[in-house]
Amino acid sequence: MSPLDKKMAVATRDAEATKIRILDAAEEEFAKGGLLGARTEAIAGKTDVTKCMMFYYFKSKEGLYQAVLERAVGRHIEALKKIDIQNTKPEDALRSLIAAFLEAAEHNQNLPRIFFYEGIQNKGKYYGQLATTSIYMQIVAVLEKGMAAGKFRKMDAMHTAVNIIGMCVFYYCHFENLKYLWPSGTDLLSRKMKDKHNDQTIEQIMASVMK
Amino acid sequence: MSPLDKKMAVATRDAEATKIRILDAAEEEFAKGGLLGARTEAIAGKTDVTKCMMFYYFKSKEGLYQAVLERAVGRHIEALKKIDIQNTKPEDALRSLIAAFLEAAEHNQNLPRIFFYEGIQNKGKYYGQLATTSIYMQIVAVLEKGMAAGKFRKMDAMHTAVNIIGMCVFYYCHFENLKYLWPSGTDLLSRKMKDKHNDQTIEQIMASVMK
DNA sequence: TGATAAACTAACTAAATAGTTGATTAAATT
DNA sequence: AATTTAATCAACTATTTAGTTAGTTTATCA
Repeated sequence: MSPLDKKMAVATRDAEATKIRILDAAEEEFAKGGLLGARTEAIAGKTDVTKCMMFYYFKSKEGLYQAVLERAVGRHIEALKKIDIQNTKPEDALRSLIAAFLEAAEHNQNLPRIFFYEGIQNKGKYYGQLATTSIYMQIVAVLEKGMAAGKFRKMDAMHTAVNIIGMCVFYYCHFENLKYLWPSGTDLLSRKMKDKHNDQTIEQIMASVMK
Repeated sequence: MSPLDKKMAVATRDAEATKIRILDAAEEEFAKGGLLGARTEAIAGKTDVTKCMMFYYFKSKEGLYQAVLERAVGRHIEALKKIDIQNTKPEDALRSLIAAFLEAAEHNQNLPRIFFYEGIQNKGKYYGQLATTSIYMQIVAVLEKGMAAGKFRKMDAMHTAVNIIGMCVFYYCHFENLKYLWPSGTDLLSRKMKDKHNDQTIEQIMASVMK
């Protein structure tokens, strides 16, 4: 990239745009290695600004990490708010919730990975509470509604909800290892494979709770 | 620790015992941060020998990592060999397999965590193939047997097997985040909680595949 | 148009990190 | 008992890493 191109790429001095670029790059790197494994230079290298800007806007690696988590959790909570589970039959509500999670997991594999790291490396101290409760409580509510209505089998709603999320995210978190299960060259993130997996997963989850 | 205590702890110069101590410490650290995040000094600090011994026996951090994976995969494959799925009804065979996985996951949370890291950080290049195929193929075989016998519902055995393992390991991988779902102070790894979770998980998995 | 504040950078520093060197000590072998 | 071999360590080095400093460039507004 020539100096001229670089200048053109930046175009204007836009603090908000720069922050977003840094956050995007950081999210990817934190998803790869967590707070511990991520390298500040790798993050900076993905942006078109220098490393100093990271510290200018976010003070420290940890500050940047917190900002990444805050944004990711906020987005997820927003997405969940859009799903109406009040005026729907429990089976349909559960289907909508699962579909939303599968879509979120397939669109942004960073989030489940970052939270995996967050649990292991930081014992969930940053956003564990907010993220976890907001993710699971809706599912628990639907499961309990379904049991009360006699549609779902008797079960512990919390443990079951945990397993449901586990099913939703496992494939998307682990596809690099799981690829060995399919013929060499199969792309586990191709439209076809993702559709198949999402399909199978919805059916399996529904079967796992229905009476 | 006084010099005398240290001497007593080491007792004799035992290369094999030292290697095992290093591998144990390394397994824990790699489970915490993967190849990228683990610190060689942290590993050495957990043993009662100096850091140099690590390099003496395993050449490099990467060599140590490979040795850890090799041992972990070997152990797991050994454990799986003991389960007889040939002369058993598919439902019972599946129950045994799941129970074995839950037991393995609860006994050694390191393994699923290390493989999570292995997938993300190294794209499964070290032991992805061996570990993955040996873990999943038995389950796939049982699922297909069950479908052929008309006991299990029609499904894609591979995707379903992936989801089953996801359910088995998710709780044990993520308990640090999941703890926020239960009243403060609840120990997710207490005997009581683990029993409950294992129970619920077996029932859910069985419900998810039965016709 | 010139002053000012914000956006941005190059070049640096202190600490941490993977890995090495060369000597020492204990066990095994002659 | 003397010699050899393997196990162990203390002290080091080169490199990488998070973070800083002191300054330059660009937009904005009086």
